[in-house]
Amino acid sequence: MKITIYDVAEKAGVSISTVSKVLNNQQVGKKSKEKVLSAMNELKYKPSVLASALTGKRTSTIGFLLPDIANPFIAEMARQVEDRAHERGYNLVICSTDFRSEKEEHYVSLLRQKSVDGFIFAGGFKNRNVVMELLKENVPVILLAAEPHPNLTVNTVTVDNFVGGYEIANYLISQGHKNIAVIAEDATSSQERIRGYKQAMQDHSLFVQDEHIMICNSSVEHAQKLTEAILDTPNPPTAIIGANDLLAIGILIGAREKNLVIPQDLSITGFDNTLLSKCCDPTLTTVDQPIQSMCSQAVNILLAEIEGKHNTRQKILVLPKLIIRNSTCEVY
Amino acid sequence: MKITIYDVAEKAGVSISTVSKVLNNQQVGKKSKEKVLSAMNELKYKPSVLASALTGKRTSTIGFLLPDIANPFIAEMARQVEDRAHERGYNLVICSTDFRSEKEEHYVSLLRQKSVDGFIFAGGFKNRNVVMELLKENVPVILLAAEPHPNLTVNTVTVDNFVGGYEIANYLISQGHKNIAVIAEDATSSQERIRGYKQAMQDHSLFVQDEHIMICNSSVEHAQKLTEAILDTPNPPTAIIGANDLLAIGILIGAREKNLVIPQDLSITGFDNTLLSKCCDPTLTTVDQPIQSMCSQAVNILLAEIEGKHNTRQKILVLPKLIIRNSTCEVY
DNA sequence: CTGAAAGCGCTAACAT
DNA sequence: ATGTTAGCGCTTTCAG
Repeated sequence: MKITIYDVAEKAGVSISTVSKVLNNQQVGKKSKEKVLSAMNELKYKPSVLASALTGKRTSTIGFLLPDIANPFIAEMARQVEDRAHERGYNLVICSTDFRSEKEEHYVSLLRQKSVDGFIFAGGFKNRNVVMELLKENVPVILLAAEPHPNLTVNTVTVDNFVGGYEIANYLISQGHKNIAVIAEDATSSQERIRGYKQAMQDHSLFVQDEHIMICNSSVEHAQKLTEAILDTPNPPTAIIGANDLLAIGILIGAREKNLVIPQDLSITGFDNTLLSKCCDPTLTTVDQPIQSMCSQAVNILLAEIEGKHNTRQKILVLPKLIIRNSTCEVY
Repeated sequence: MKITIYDVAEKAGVSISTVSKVLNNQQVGKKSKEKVLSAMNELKYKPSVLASALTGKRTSTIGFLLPDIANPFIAEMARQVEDRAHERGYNLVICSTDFRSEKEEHYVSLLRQKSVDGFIFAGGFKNRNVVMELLKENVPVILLAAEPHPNLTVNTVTVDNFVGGYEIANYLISQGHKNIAVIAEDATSSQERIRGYKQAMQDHSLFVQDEHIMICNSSVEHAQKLTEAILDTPNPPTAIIGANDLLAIGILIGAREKNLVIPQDLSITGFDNTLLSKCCDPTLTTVDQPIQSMCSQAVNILLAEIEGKHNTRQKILVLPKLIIRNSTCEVY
């Protein structure tokens, strides 16, 4: 029932290899080409990607590994990447890994069996070994908004998280805050953000209390819990930095639970400039990542490698932008 | 390079068909099986899904069409569906269609060339023809949180949008509102929600003004614009129903722009009970869709059809739940 | 410029 | 229980 290249060939009165040639637009006589084309139309022929991939062609699908597609920042990236990839004829198969090593490994293995053409790791990952393995076997890979582990020579597009962390802390300090806490995920990009924060504190001779750097899973609830806990401390911070907008929302809710008025009683900042940061009240001071440009560059680099043009690996670091909104103010 | 079934066969000292048999665990002698298994391990053999699919097996990947993966409600569903599918060994390739007929058609055609095993249309779609076509050719399909067009006999799992619309309007009416507007997308599920709203109005002998039912694209900005416009009207509503949380956020922002205090000056409701509705301030009165149960049922039904068990089509209608929060109050 | 034929990695009769 | 062989639908030498 499925109609194949043979049907087209027969109808057009040529051989299958001629059909194949027009499919891949190689040299074919004008007449033959026309006959083939119209046969294809009449039969509504659609070539099988499976068969063509089996002979060494691409599948035109790429594996998109991310911590959690339900995370708004990730989802926004997914949309951008999807659109850019689709413009070039590629589809995305998404896999949420929850930062779990086994999941990453499992998904990569599965997708390789399905012969995806390459991988994008977006928003962070845990298992550097799977990446190294991929690299070793020359499978195209790129990290997007995910900090490359230092000794991993892999294509990367990321915002400068260190600068982002620095700027947001610096801003808070300029507003008179001296006692600033951080709530962050256990992810490499958060680590960079924290490093930036520490640097800023140090540059202003401020003391960083270790208990004020809290590691949190990715849930709003956990951030809220941690916030309530630290607010009950004898010497609570006057500002809390959330390592992403989602966590900042958790902080917001926690603070509200403690009857604090934001930002008067507590300044709160996020990171990523997601929809969330614009919708909550007060709107969040946060750090913008230029998602569009990052995603389009990532897709370009990956596809260039897949399509065999060019091949020099690169790390692209884009600059973040501080977005000041209403969740922060001068300390009283 | 790539190691195949031949390599395994050779190493194990058996024929490829024996290897194939253990792969698909069919009857194989205990000894042979062991030899094959250990050969596979040593060689780190991974069967090619392409090749196996080419001979008529499944690809174990399913097409997931949705309006926009960046939409929080959709993204939450995507996560659930992904997890349920993955438990059964399936992957998802996502395609954002923006409710565009051509995109739906194009993606479906592309994915069929890639031999996906079935399709999920989540959160709405436009082009009923592509669905009908799929149905006609016996491709497994299911609609998830997408209203089936009346004469489309397709598997469906959806919340009862009519009831949802009715309940939220009814609640508003019980709070004394008589002048209630609606901002909705041009999607079938919104139409059902609107129908519910109209029914509630009618049941209370309230007049529905046509200008108070506004069609909006899916953006926060557009909802905001429409809100500001209607608020400038001579006889503005005392409550506005957003057909989903995203639109409700737009309404919220628009109202705030007009210096209204929510909910005292204007009650606002959403739909979907997304993260957004819990994070904004005031928190949104909305309607909960039992996403988890919907998604797991949808996956079950689709995979049952794919795997050829059973085959009776069904429409599952789950009940929505009104969630009363702080964006609504009695009319003054 | 066009066609015949081998082969991609695997499955499924059919033999043995 | 195991092996042989003919495809699945397409690409790609290699002849003609």
